[in-house]
This record gives sequence, C-alpha cells and structure tokens, in this order.
Amino acid sequence: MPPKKRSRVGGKAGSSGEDGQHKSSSVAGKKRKSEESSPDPPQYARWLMKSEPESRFENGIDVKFGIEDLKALPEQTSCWDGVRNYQARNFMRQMKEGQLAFFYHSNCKEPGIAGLMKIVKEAYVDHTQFDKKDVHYDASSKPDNPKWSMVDVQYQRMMKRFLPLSELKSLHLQHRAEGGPLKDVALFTRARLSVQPLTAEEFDFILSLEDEEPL
DNA sequence: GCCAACGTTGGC
DNA sequence: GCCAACGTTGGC
Repeated sequence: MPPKKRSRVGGKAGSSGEDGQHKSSSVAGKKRKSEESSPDPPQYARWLMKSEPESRFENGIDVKFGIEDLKALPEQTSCWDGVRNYQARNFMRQMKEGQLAFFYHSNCKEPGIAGLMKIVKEAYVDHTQFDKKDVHYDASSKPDNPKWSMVDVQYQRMMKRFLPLSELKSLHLQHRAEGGPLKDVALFTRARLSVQPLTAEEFDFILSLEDEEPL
C-alpha cells in the first residue's frame, strides 16, 4: 500500500502509455458509457493517498514513509512509487499537476489524514517495478511495456489538527444514515484502495474539519 | 496478531 | 470465462 521511499524526483518524464484494463464489463460491440472504460473517466481533481508512517519490514526492507519523511526530503518532494493495484494506478494516471491530495497514514497506531500534498509531476514509469531489490519488484512487467506508474508529490502542509479515521468514520456513518458529504466517500466504500479520488464536496468538507473541534 | 474484505491467479 | 484458492490490505 504504501508507496515509499525514494528521494525526490525520480526518473524522466513520459508516461507510459496504455492502460491496462481492469475491469471489464463491456459488451462486445457496445459501448458502455457510464463509468469505467478509459475514454472519459469522471474527472476527479482531489485525491487521498495512503502510506505507512510506522516501520514495517517487508523482505527485510522498511516500508515506513510518513508525512514527516516526505517533508524531510529535498524540495519536500518524492515519487509515489510502489503502487501495485490497477485501480490505484489508473487514478494516479488521471492526476494533473497542481492538484491536491490528502496524505493518509495507514496501518499504524492512529490512522487518519495527516496533511496535504500537491501533485508536482504527472504519471510516469515507476522504475521500482524493474528493480529486483525493490520490495515492489514485478517480474511480470517488462521495460518495453511497463505496467506501473507513479507521480511525484510535494509536501504542502500538515492539517491544522490530525483527522483520525475514527472521526471520519463516524461522520461517514452519520452521513450515510442522514445524508451528508461523506456518505459515499471512498475511504470507507473502497477501503483497500491506496489511491482514491474525492469529489470537491468531500474534499472541502474534510478540509473544513480541521477548524472544528475533534469529535 | 487476527481476520474480513476483496483483488489476483490459475486450473479447468 | 468461471470460480476456488490464495495473497494483500489495513482496521482493530
């Protein structure tokens, strides 16, 4: 889930092409409009990206990468490598320079939204897929047709207060029952996705929570 | 550490 | 192309 380390900007630009396809559901000959398909995916402009702020060793490598680690890098910028899920990858490929993303701390003592970052480089090839030493090496991906992409992100700021998952969850449940902006938020409806889109309404509502008293 | 949810893989 | 087995995510 978490992406991880790596210092600042990584390789060269370019995004690799193609997209894999992932769900299908399409009928032969017919087009399936609503969602899915690559032609025109809904346009999202705000994101939530998960990473683990506490040490955890995978194949002997520490995958820890919290918001403080991002902040400490040169230019407070890092590539977001290691995403190995097609939906998460496809969302990264939709990201545009300048868009904002919440930095979410997962798999830790206190999960929740820690801060804000900005997309500073659009999707390009994640080089770690070819690195046998890397935790996220993917033997099935070939350099002439890379499977995985990453973006570069830059630290913007910490939230004025940490927004715990527990609080977001009670709001989600409340909104689901009575209506409200977090009714369908991906954090709970697509819990395992490490890169998620947020509607403007969801994003703005979550941002407004930092000025509220903790629940 | 447990385990539910869900994505991926591979046999058929 | 189905679906059971398996692997991963991530809260608790």
